[in-house]
Amino acid sequence: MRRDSRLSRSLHLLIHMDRFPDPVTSDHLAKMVATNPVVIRRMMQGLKKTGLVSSGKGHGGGWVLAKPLAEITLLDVHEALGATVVFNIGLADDNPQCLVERAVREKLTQAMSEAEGVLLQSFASIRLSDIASDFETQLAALGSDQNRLPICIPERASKADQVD
Amino acid sequence: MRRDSRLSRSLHLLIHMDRFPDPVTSDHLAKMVATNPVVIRRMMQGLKKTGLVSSGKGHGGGWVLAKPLAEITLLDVHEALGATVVFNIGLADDNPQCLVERAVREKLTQAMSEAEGVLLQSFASIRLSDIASDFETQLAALGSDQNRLPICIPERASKADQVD
DNA sequence: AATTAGAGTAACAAGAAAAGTTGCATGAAA
DNA sequence: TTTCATGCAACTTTTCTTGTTACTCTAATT
Ligand code: FES
Ligand code: FES
Repeated sequence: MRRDSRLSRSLHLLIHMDRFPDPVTSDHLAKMVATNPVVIRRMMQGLKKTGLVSSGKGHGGGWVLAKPLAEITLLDVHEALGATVVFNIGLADDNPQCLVERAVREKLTQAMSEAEGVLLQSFASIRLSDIASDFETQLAALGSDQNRLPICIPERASKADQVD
Repeated sequence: MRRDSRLSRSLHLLIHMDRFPDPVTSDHLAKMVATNPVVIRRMMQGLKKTGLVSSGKGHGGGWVLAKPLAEITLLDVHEALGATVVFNIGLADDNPQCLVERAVREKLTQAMSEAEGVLLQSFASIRLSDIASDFETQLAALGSDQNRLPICIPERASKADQVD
């Protein structure tokens, strides 16, 4: 089965975006995660509708966070992506009138929605800033080896004043 | 993504099998859930290895439960099926060296394994006999309309004495 | 005004995983 | 020895995500 990796991918990008002073183009984001710019735009549509990011067209355009990382939870992103089904376990519909099948579906649905509740509650309790600070911690721990890491650096930042 | 419906399907069939006095052939099981006998055999292989069912070849062969329903939990079946991944949410591996991606993966993994734990614990607490009795309850509630339902009846049972 | 850089979008191609299908080998009962 | 069944391997179909192409629309730069 091919798992939907948009959540993980968009979290990664949103956190990077926070460190960019200027709007980041779909092209740039696409290169960061080795994919196609259209995939990025598609993924971002939901986030835009929910007001997590905003986009600018034309020259100098691109994507920017519409909120600080501390005000975005994993749940926000999950839902903005159009949260499909969380589980890889499906309920067969082989014989809809069969009471046995129905009883099975009921029990499974119950167990799965309980677990889904736990997951979503976790998601709600984690802010993107939490992940960002995990990242900062790891980064700091590396000390002087930092520059050996492929941390994606703002493209257009070089034109601007290097702020601190 | 196409969700794995083997759990739901095998639960359904196992519970039915319990009501059959004789071994049930893959062909029969396949018809019950509108699929191909090979799909049934494939699904049953895992259950057989774990000792939940056993199979007989040749004339008069087929599948029988190797344990009473009360001694089989959803978790047993889930694991016997070769329990792939429970979630439909994937961890992107777009830039394995990126510490941001790594931090994202870590948090997601953590949240997901917590929820998976809850699910598996539910599974462990539900025995197939629990589902079977739900079914019996529903059936009884229908009263005299029972015979209008498409409850799959043992094929070869007609040859045997009608037990009670 | 012309050029360039960007998002927005639809339509299509590729990839992957589950499910379904076919064909044949093997074993057991009748 | 014939018939009925599982066991298995190889292939096809289906369905969903991802990737790609081609084009339109918009805004800044020149
Ligand atoms: S994508 Fe995370 S460092 Fe470049
Ligand atoms: S398959 Fe459940 S009643 Fe026939």
